[in-house]
Amino acid sequence: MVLRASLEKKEEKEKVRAALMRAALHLAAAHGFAGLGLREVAREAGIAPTSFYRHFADMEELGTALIREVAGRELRELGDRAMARRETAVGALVEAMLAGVAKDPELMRFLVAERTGASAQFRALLRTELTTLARTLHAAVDGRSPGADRSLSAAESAVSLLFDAAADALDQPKAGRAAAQESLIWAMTALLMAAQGAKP
Amino acid sequence: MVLRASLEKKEEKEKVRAALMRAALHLAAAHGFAGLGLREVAREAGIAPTSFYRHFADMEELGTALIREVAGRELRELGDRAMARRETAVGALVEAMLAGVAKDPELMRFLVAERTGASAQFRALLRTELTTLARTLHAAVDGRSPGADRSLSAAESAVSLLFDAAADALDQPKAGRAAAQESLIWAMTALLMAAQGAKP
DNA sequence: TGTACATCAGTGAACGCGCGTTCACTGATGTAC
DNA sequence: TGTACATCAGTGAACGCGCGTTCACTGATGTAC
Repeated sequence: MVLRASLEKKEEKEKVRAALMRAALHLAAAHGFAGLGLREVAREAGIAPTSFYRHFADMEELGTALIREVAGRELRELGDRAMARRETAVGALVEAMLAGVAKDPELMRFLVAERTGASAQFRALLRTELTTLARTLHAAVDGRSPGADRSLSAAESAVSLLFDAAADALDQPKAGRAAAQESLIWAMTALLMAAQGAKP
Repeated sequence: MVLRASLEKKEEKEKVRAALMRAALHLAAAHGFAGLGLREVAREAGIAPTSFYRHFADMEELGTALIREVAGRELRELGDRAMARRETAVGALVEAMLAGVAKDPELMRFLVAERTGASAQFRALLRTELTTLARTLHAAVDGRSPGADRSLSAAESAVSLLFDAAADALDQPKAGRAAAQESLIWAMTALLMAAQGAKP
């Protein structure tokens, strides 16, 4: 019996799988993920429609993989950036977010769209990821009182503002983003500071 | 030459048109607006597929009408509620919003989805509407200094939080919404107050 | 080392289906005079 | 008032098209011994 496929073979398959996910992100930026067809994605990835099934059972499974793998990694990186500069965590997070928008707009479009999109499953998966990010921000900004309810809900609101700002940035020419960035940092900081001031 | 159709005939047509828009909202709540088909919507509205063209050139035109007419009316009402209780404008706005979620979840789902959805045109139309709402909130909360930049951008952030909260509410059982409502009012108020405090 | 067998990603043909759109028509209603 | 004509929402038939999915097959690669 064959117990393990060769490493090389596995890597080849992984490349095609990644190409499918990237193709889906690319096309979703134009028509939205819900409007994508399996054949359309396979075509963009350069494989036959029937080969799609070697990687995913259907488009929903591909979307789930996109959130768990691609989006999950990106969001964890965002949290790491904030934690790495605890004294300026908000600024670091905002910078990392806007850098992400510039570097991979297709992924960011997918994220902000599916966060409030048509698929309840995608919404639930993304909510989990964003809650994690909010907790990280909360810890970075205020590690000393981990149980403060208001402070955590303020961090969640701050993350909401972060994603709405990303959505705005995606629709704006790069030139106009500087003022928005300053406003965003101000608003997120104001929320987090007010929550600390409101502590018992 | 016929200059005006009779009032009765016009009203009949208006009813079918409204039925088409309502059918689209109903179906979009499940599959998303981008996933809707013209035949599907016509079927739900109880007319033949070809009759659709008597009212809209295509689905995009129907979506535009939904935003301009149905959503526009709802958002203007939200602003009116806030203006009517200027001393508690934020609370009034939040209450009106959550009442809207309970009364017409299909419309609210459409709003929060298309605000960051796949159609650039829908996003642009909704951004205009939300900017208007932010200006109304700004005027209600702080009519005395109409030129304060920070105060206006704080109002815009507050409106962002309002819509994100609506999106959350749509995915929550009604029972769990009370705590979220309190947090939302706190966060919006904190933003608006901080902006006033930060004024030169 | 050689040989027989197992695995599995990729494929092309084929299917039935629902889609968007066109077209010419119907019939109710309104207008002209 | 009666009659001839115009308007227009609604319709069913028909079209070509791309879709998701199944199936049996290929061929490269790995494994057993």
